[in-house]
Amino acid sequence: MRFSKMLIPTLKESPADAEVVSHKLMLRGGYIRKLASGIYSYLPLGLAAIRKVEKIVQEEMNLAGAQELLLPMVQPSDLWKESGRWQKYGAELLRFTDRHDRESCLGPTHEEVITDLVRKNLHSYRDLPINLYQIQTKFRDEIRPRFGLMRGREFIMKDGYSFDATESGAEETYEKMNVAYHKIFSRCGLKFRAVDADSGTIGGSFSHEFMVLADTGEDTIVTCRNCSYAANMEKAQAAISPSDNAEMKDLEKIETPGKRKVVAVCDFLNITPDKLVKTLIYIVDGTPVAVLLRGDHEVQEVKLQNLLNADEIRLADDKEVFDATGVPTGYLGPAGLGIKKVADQEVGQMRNFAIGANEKNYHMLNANLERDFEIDAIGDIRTVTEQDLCPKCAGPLELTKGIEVGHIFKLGTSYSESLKATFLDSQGEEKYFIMGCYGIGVSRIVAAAIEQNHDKDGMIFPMPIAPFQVMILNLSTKDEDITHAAEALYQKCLDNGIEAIIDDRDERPGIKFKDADLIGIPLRVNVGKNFSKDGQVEIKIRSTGETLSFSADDAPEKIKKLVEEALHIDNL
RNA sequence: CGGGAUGUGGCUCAGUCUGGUAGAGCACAGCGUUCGGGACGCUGGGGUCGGAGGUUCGAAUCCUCUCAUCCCGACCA
Repeated sequence: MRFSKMLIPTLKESPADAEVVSHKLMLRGGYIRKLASGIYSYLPLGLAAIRKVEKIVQEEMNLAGAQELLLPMVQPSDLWKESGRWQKYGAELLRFTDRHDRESCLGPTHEEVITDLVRKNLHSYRDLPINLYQIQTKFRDEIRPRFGLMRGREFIMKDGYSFDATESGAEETYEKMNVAYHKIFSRCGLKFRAVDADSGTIGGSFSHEFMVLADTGEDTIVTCRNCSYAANMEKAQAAISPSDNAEMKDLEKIETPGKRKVVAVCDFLNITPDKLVKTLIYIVDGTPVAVLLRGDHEVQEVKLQNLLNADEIRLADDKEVFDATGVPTGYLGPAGLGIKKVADQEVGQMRNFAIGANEKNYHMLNANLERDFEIDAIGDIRTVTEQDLCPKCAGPLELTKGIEVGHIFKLGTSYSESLKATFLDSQGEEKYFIMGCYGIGVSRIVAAAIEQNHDKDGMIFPMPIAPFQVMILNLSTKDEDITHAAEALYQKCLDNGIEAIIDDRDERPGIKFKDADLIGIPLRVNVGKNFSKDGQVEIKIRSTGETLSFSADDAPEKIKKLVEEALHIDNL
């Protein structure tokens, strides 16, 4: 392609509404333009990068036995009502009615449509397993879109769905996708971790998120510095503390005037927060539940929700607490509290701890589980911190920020049951399809790659997903020899199957250098005054800044070699 | 949805407090000089200040409503 003919509107300054680096650089480099909040146009360069990612995704998915199709974006409400998600999904689902007053929505995901397709067309175990995917624009009416392509309302996603006849088959399919995903993100040149993710009420470890490591990520992931343990914050566990075997002392009521917060109470009682159990009240599907935690721990609401098998939980406000317990917040304790109680497993390890006395201005010392109060459920319901130890090897844990670019999930039969999607097994028995779903944020990958690869001058694309592999700069369009050499080199590259763009604009060299750095094409070739002097051109490697000189004749071969090397390195 | 902020040529921003009919840099067009890290000079085109209403002799500036965008939080396949 010719720069002079291509729509590449670069900017010297970042538009004021861009916050993160990928957003700024994609706007400045002429990759994208915003149309409305969370809705972007992909310009030629942006689309070229997206197409590269799509191609890698398609190759690996096909290799893993999946087949591509394309499902409708506009979907009738009937299907969503049948699955129950017309109610459940909430405002993120953009709904509208057509001219015949039929309710419809824009597809945020396609479990309903694919399940409908399969239930209508596949009826036998002989047809299984089958794995279908599409690459398509999705629309989710996010409450708060932000950071450009990182969280748009409209975005490009690869979503795949598998249907198996048996549990073991479904697990095999899941593992195939796991392998394919590792290859896809590696091939995209991304540094990433696959982490255990919350799999909701289904349970088991059949959900993994693929997180690109970057400070601007919106998710937190927990990794072990020693072993391979890695998990999403909502799922991450910590090694459990050894149980305290101290002898139980006598329960003692003590006045703690005005001391409500954990820190204040502990200071007053001269104990550390890990010797206190705090009592929080949650409203769980409409009923108050007491949640017990060690003083220095915090609730992980997703874990709590899973433990209680609840649809909706939220922290109660002061009034709801008083209505439920008759005690003002700050003095709540489990002993004698007449509502359902759940405790974090760490509470079970403690002895002789402090609790609220359920009376204003009083706490209790030397409380003990079972002797002084009973609980209805116990489990891991707290948030892991960097002070905790790895649940697998007891090594030190690290919290890092990540961008979720992929998520694989073993769905089981939840959708096939709600949509009554069945097949006949070899015994002639009617069975529900066992499903899995597998998503990749294609447009988000491009943003994540830039978050991970940039410098003060601009983007630094990994070779496999760069819009072009090499950019040739004609540094003097007025000089016939230089122009001739640059054009010849460009043509030679194209002939050799190298994806090349030539900057043939009638601009000064400085502008071309700046734009080239900004746009981030991995290889750049300068054809300018050194060519006039001694027939040399320079190949500059964007990532390292290294510059190599070659005669114009040798350059194409060298470029080809560099491109292939870069593709291979990134293939590991 | 709660909190905060911003809307002035294509972009970045000044002017708003202390009303007097709009400015800079970049970008754009023409000419000339330049030409290896976003050149310089001259000339020129382009905005009625997010929108509506109001106060006033007079509103970018004051008031009311409204729309949009961004940030923090809550929420989130």
